[in-house]
Amino acid sequence: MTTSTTTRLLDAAEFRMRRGGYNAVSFRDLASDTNIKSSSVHYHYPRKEDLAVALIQRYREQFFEALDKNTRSANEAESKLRAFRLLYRKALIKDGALCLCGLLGAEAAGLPPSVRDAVNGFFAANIEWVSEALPASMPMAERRKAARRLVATYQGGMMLAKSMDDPKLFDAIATTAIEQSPALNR
Amino acid sequence: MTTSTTTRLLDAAEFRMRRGGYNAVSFRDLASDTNIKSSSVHYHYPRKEDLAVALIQRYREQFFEALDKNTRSANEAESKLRAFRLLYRKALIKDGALCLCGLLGAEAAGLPPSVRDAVNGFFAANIEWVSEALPASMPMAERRKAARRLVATYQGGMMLAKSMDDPKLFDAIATTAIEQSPALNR
DNA sequence: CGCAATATATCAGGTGATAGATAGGCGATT
DNA sequence: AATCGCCTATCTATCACCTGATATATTGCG
Repeated sequence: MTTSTTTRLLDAAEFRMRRGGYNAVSFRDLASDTNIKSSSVHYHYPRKEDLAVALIQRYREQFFEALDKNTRSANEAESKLRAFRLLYRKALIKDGALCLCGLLGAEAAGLPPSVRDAVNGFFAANIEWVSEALPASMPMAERRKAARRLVATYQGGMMLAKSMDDPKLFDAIATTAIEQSPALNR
Repeated sequence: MTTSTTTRLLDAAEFRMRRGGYNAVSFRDLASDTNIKSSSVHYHYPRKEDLAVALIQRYREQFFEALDKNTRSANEAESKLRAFRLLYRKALIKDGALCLCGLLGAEAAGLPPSVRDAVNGFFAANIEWVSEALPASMPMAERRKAARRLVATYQGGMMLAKSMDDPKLFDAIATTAIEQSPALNR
């Protein structure tokens, strides 16, 4: 089976952007990655921000598809949160790169508004998901607060682990974080 | 009093780099910021990575000078950690930008090794400082773990708050984080 | 003088983006 | 069945501009 050009373009863009950020991706790089010419890349994504927005959209969809799949049979908050942590872990360890939105979020001030919005949509959905996963016995305000803190810790943990080139650092940080989520210490 | 050219260069570079990252700073931008020519910038910092390393060094020194100053009369772990949190907060709120090393750490994979090393030195010093600030009654291994998690949470919290354009988000995340530092719940 | 700091001028290469040509497939018309 | 027009996807060629970096000249001060 052959992979569509847009898929190969997004694959190449994701690989590069999750390592170097928005400016580390050029139309010429993507063209040579996919064996077409840079003008053909513009045919599929006229402007660079179009490409970035499409990439973030796909990233978000794939993230939540995997998350839903891995929590289909999960009832307890603890197993849902574990699936969430393992998905972040996989992004770091298996892909060997940061979360796309973690990197773009750091660069947010210099990004086109449409890209920034897409990144923030990912974060909002993350926080929303974790809030829902926390036990209903916990007040909603408290759940949102814990959710925000969890996402912040995981994003910061990925950044630290990748920057310091020590994947175990993420586990040390993230595993502790989940144990200390107030809802789970009943 | 006049400010030295290198100081003005580092000021301009810090402003730009803390918003857009490494690639968002160009010699020509810095030249026009400081009313000199780009070749004169090269006189002070021959290569871009020289400039970045010097900038990170200064950032680190100023950070720990301020930290020492603000904890000179602090004995309790709680007040030391509060000073640490408030310094991160100031970097975000007053400067209106991310931590220089938080941004560069995210871009680490695409940076020159010397710059990456300088960034990691900042993180290592951060973790070390927090480890020392935590109560001696706590085992060192546990202190290091809590310190890593705290730094990760603050870095991630800054990124989330700045990206989502909601400074209060950092307070919500960071205040909760410090309250949950295991050592302080005695 | 001699040195530190600036300037002029230029280089090779990369950047996002656009205009216009070409090829091939596919359905509709003849 | 053959042809035509259209559409998708690619190509070639080029634009103006920005990038880090260098060689060389000039300035001004102690």
